Amino acid sequence: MITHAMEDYLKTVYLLQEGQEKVSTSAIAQQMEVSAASVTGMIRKLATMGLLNYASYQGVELTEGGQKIAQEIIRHHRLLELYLVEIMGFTWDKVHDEADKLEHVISEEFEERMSEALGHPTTDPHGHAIPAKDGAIQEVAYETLTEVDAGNSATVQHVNDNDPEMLRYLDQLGILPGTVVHVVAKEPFNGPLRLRINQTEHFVGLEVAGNVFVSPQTT
Amino acid sequence: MITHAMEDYLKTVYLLQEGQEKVSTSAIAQQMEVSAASVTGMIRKLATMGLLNYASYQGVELTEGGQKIAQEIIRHHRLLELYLVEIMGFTWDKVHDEADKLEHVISEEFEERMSEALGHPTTDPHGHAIPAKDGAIQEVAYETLTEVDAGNSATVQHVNDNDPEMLRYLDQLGILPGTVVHVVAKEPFNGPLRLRINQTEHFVGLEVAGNVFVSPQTT
DNA sequence: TTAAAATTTTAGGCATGCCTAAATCTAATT
DNA sequence: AATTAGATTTAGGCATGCCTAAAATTTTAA
Repeated sequence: MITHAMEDYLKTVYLLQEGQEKVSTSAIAQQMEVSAASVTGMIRKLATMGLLNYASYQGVELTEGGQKIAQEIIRHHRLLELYLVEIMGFTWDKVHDEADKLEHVISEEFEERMSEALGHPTTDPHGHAIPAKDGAIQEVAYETLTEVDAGNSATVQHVNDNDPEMLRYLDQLGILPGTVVHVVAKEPFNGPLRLRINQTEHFVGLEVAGNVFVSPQTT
Repeated sequence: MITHAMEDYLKTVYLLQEGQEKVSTSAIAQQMEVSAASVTGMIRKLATMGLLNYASYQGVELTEGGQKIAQEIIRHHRLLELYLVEIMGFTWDKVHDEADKLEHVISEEFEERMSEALGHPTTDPHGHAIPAKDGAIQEVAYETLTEVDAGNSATVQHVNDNDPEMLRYLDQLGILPGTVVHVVAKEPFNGPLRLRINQTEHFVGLEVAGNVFVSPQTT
């Protein structure tokens, strides 16, 4: 029996796994805001269930079975986010928390009807890929805005979705998936970035810029 | 802190309370499919929280606070059922289980947006009244089809919503809220009812008829 | 290379919400 | 009024999922 908590762990490991192959106990603990001890306990249970591979002190890696469940939950989450925005009229800063609760509870039929209503979409409102019903995500590891050199432009691919206040701020600035951002300059000593977005200049701090993922300008 | 389990108990007590004033431990246990001992335990907790009044062996009665929570959950449930049918295209036999899970999880905003999308409706697909955002339900205690005398007609008001198979059967027969049913005859020895529905005659057993709630013909 | 720092695991505890079995109370019958 | 059947509560237990504190292991750095 897969519980909601287990689903949350699998999802978290899956998302942390992007790029790296092994995920540490503390990384999971930090992401989920639980103690490391709790993570160890749950990891051991998931390992005996065959959903992830685990050797003491060595970190964790999902098995195929674990990945499948994680993908399913992530598909739920991202379809929900898009459905809430597109069909129900939520603003994009509110949908993450709502989807976090609903993702564990909806049926396959609910999932399917959302997907249909949305025309079987492939990206959520924050620019994240929606896994296909069976397939994996081919989430590309984009660079963040902080890594773009002054004088260059970049296209926003996705933004971190779990801080509503930051999302409202980004919305104000016009930083949405697809937006082209020109980095005019970078102030020294970890100072703000000077950006031109839709003909307007803004100064944006590094914390925000580090949560905006971009690719070299595509348009 | 109100847990999902507590919400389920409050909802159950509220619905059982219609008509009677005191609800017994065993009635709750039967309805929720848990042991009577479990009900006692939860009842005591809810009593200390001030959500219901309770004296040992004497049954249970919701306080105003308890009623308010129950109404909120029932409002969620019935709005969800209608939303699933009207907006998402579910069939009416599938929505009860889905709503049972979602009702504990959706936000106030989700509730409000559903209500808006549906034009602030007052009845769910099975004919049950949807409580207003603050107000109570004025659920009338209708009689069942088994109580209608042969030769009389009645209008279906609502049907029991928690048995999907029965709902599919009722759908086949054309027994929906609003349908006019004529009781042609009642076979003896607890035999089936002979009904005329939309010019067609059907023989329907007492178990089904006992779950169809009607009022004297209104059209 | 060895000691200190950081990470991870183990041990013991707690709340929730369910269970069964046994004890207790209420109500009905005689 | 006593017996008895039925309903209810108490007692003890179990799984889940979290916690803190202490012990063990790994990593880092002197």
